[in-house]
Amino acid sequence: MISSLELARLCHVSQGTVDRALHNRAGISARTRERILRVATEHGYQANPMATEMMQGKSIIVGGLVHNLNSVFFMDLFHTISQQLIAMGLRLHVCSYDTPQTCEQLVGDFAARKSAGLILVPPIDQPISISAPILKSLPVISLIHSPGIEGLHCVHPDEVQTGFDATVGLIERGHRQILMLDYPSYSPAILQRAQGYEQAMRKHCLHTVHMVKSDTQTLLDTIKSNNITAVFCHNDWLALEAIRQLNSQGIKVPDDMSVLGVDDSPTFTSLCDQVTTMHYPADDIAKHVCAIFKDKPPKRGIKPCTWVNRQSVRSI
Amino acid sequence: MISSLELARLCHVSQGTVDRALHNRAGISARTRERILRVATEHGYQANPMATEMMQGKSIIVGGLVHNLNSVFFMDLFHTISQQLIAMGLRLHVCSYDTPQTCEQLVGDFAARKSAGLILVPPIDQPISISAPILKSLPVISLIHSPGIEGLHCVHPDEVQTGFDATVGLIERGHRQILMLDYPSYSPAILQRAQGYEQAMRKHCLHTVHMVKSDTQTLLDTIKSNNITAVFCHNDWLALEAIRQLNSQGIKVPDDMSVLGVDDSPTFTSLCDQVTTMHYPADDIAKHVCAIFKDKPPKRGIKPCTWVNRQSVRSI
DNA sequence: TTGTAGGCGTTATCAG
DNA sequence: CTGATAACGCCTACAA
Repeated sequence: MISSLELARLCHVSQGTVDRALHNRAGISARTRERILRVATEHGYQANPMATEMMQGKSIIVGGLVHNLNSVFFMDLFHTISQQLIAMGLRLHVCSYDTPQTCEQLVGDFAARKSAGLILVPPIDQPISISAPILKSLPVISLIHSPGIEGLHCVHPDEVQTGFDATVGLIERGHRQILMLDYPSYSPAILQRAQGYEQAMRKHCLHTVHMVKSDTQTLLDTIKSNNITAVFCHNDWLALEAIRQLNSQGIKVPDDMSVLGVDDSPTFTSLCDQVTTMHYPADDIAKHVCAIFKDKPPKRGIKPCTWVNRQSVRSI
Repeated sequence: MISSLELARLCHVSQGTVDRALHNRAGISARTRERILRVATEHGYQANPMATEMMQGKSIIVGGLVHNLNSVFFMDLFHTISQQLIAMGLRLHVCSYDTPQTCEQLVGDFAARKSAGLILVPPIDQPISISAPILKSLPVISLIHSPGIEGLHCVHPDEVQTGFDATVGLIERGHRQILMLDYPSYSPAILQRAQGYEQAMRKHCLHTVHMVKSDTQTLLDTIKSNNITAVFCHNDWLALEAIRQLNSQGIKVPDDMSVLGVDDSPTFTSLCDQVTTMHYPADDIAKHVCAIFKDKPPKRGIKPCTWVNRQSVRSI
């Protein structure tokens, strides 16, 4: 943990010469360079990135902000993004927050550090505000639909289409009584998927049945009184929970009931690879995020979620 | 995103005076202070923490390193730790890694930035090496048992005891044929819980049956051929998976089979609050981690995991 | 009460 | 080829 100045003194040269050696720059004799590099590795020299970043007025750190309870799905997404950012020489540092206030504070913190950018999963139910100077000074990206903030880049698939395509997929497989199951929240992503479901059902002149996560009995009652044959769940976790609830009452999936989720994230599939789902285009999202950091406006929209056949939906 | 020097110029004073105003230090007239503070807020001035940190040779950032697939449980733990670190004026920045090499590189990166410390979830199956100078220059903590690295602080409950207590809990509830279900891995945490299970079973002269996560049929075969009445799972996710597998074959939990997990992390219980489990002492772990950062060696060990009654285990 | 100087570790530029 | 100097933004110490 030696500094470049100390390294220079150890080699009886100036800091400038050390710099030339370390960065393979011209204007230094091979002999001097080798000597310096040898001493550098001997002492395990590593440049302090903070000093470099302060010089250049720009950090290579990208802040990732996520609400603690949202972390399951988004950590996978963050990991995919992180990989691609590393390839660009950037580093993703993820912080979790409790309240919108904490979130805003962390945004300010990263901005003050002259971060390369920010990737947010904003709080649901309660919007945050980001000051105009911050939005101007670094790219700020939201991974979910966040209307009302000028200059915020939103990177996510068309969630209305996700709901629509999912529902159409079930209809094409012969289902007519389809239940939509999601969470009690005003999160845009949730509302929009439900909207897509309703559009698809209406287009096929079918009756919509909508409910939020609930106890086993409520689920059963809703299913029975509507002759439901398929449940479209907001995400895979909810689908798994529904499957568990159904199974606990002797209803087999997919024999007696089809269940469809959304996400297909690696962590979930590593825990359970049985749920038929709409694959969330994480790679494409990462690409778009990187494009924004490269200041190259993406030429096309985000790919839609796509149907993945597993074992929890059957055709009837 | 104005600097303190620019702020000084705007107020027609020196940087020193600005500093006195911002830090409520003595030696400044109330009038000047107010004027400076007004201009500061007008321009949304925020000190660049990097500059401060470089001055002091110490950053307030604590690095959190976790393997991408481990993230589900550890993100909750990181969040708890993060809360307490914030109370100490520190910030936890979590990075995910793929390979041990990436992990080591990130360790070097945080060390070069003069981080306040590092909290690792090291790779399983393959140990990493951390250079002695790094271990000397900042506190490095592992959240799982990581033998063989001198100077590394390991902060986790006694996992042998976890396995032991879990098994004894099942035995006390009348179970005799108990299956241990975990993952195919040499991770110390996994091995130690299995060890505790075996110790408890031997102590009660019971026959041990051990299997790793597998397909439904294999699970069923193992259960039938050993007259199993309870399954002790390495964690709640695995417990949920087992419950799903059992339910899908008409075996009801806990009526026909008891299932016990470990973790009781908020994210899991928010998705499913039915699994009887061994509560992982996240708060106590966070306390010990903070004690290390305060350089106050913790006076006692980590609290053990404790039984939490839910709905997946019954007495027979 | 206020201004000035120096240093943290790096890099870019200019002079030798 | 190499050394000296300034700059990034902040803070402490000392001088006026």
